Amino acid sequence: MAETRDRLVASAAELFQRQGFNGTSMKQITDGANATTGSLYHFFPGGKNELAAEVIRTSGAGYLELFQLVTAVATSSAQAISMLFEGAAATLENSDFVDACPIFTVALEVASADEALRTACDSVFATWTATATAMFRKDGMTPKAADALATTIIAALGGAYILARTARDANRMRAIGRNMTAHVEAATAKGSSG
Amino acid sequence: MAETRDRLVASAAELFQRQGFNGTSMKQITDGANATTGSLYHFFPGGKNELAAEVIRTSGAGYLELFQLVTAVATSSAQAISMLFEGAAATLENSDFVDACPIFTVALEVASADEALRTACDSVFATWTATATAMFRKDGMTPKAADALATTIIAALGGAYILARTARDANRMRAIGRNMTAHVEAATAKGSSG
DNA sequence: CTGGCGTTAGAACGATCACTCTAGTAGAGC
DNA sequence: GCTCTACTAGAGTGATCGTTCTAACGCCAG
Repeated sequence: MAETRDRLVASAAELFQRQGFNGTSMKQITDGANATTGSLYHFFPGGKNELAAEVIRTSGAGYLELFQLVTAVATSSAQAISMLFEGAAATLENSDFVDACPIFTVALEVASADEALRTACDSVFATWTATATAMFRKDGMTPKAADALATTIIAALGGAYILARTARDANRMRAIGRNMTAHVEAATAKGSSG
Repeated sequence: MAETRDRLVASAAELFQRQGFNGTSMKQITDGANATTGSLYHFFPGGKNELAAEVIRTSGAGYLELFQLVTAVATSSAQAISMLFEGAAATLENSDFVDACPIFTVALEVASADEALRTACDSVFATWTATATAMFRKDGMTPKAADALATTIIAALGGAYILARTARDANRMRAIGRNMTAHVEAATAKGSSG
């Protein structure tokens, strides 16, 4: 059994991605982690917000690692994007559409409510964007174009989570993935040839 | 001064887009509408969920109308998409990044929590998709391709709200808009020529 | 065994939550 | 005038919120 602190973060991450930040109570988090209120506030004296910040950092790093793994395996940028969306679609299906990315979910809720959480989400998005940008740079794209394309891909992924989950239809995520893959193909072909 | 019922819906819509569904209390809604609890439950006996469903329907119809206006003015599908994102970017800037689309915000929160609200959001997305699909069909795209492209545009818009609001940077929305405009240009050119 | 420390346990706190309920107002139809 | 209906008013409900607090536990050092 993992350490109490880790179980708390994992429990919160799971609940946040299903119910969001405001929709999740501290009792649910401690229950899910088999922990007590005392333990939670021992590890996170800053309370719910501090715990959420840790969830964002940890989950963000996890997804970054996953994306880096995909780019290492893929033979082209377009294929990496294709795998990214297919993986997200499969996850959504396998969890009966309850497990989305906790960061996209929390980001919209806290953007205007808590400045520390807002910047935490922003930092995570920045690491994702940077990694995708580096990938597109290898295809010969300009820094600006690569960054814009990376931002677009991440936005499409976030929006795809919203639509696919709302429709309870992973094929919507796949359709978006195919469009973005085609867009990346076109953009990288232009970048490397021009 | 608008009717009490309308003021309640407007107040709830504004608060939802800033703080989300779970982050907004009934007291905030009635205060913002200059109404009382009695009035709220007179018009919405189903409480917060019934009010939220009405907000989703009303806001969804409003955005649909706005989009139809844009397509009527635009000289091409690509230009319509460009205007769509620019309009969203301007709104974000003018409200100091607090006013996002209430439906995207609420959709993620309630997708796994309340079935009626989930389908309400889904219906709204369906009307948006249908309108955009019709536009792309006029460019000669196949029904399937047009639908996939429409879904992709809406997803990108939703994700762009998340990223731009989190970064407090409307240019992120604009960068995504340019990418999607280029993608639509490529897709419609292919569709009308092939 | 004894102290000290990191951790756990969970009762208790005031605040606030969504919601209910009774009383009252205002205006239309008679 | 009277009555009926639509709406307003807001105190009050129990439940639950995030958080605080005191007490105790387990374990290692001396």
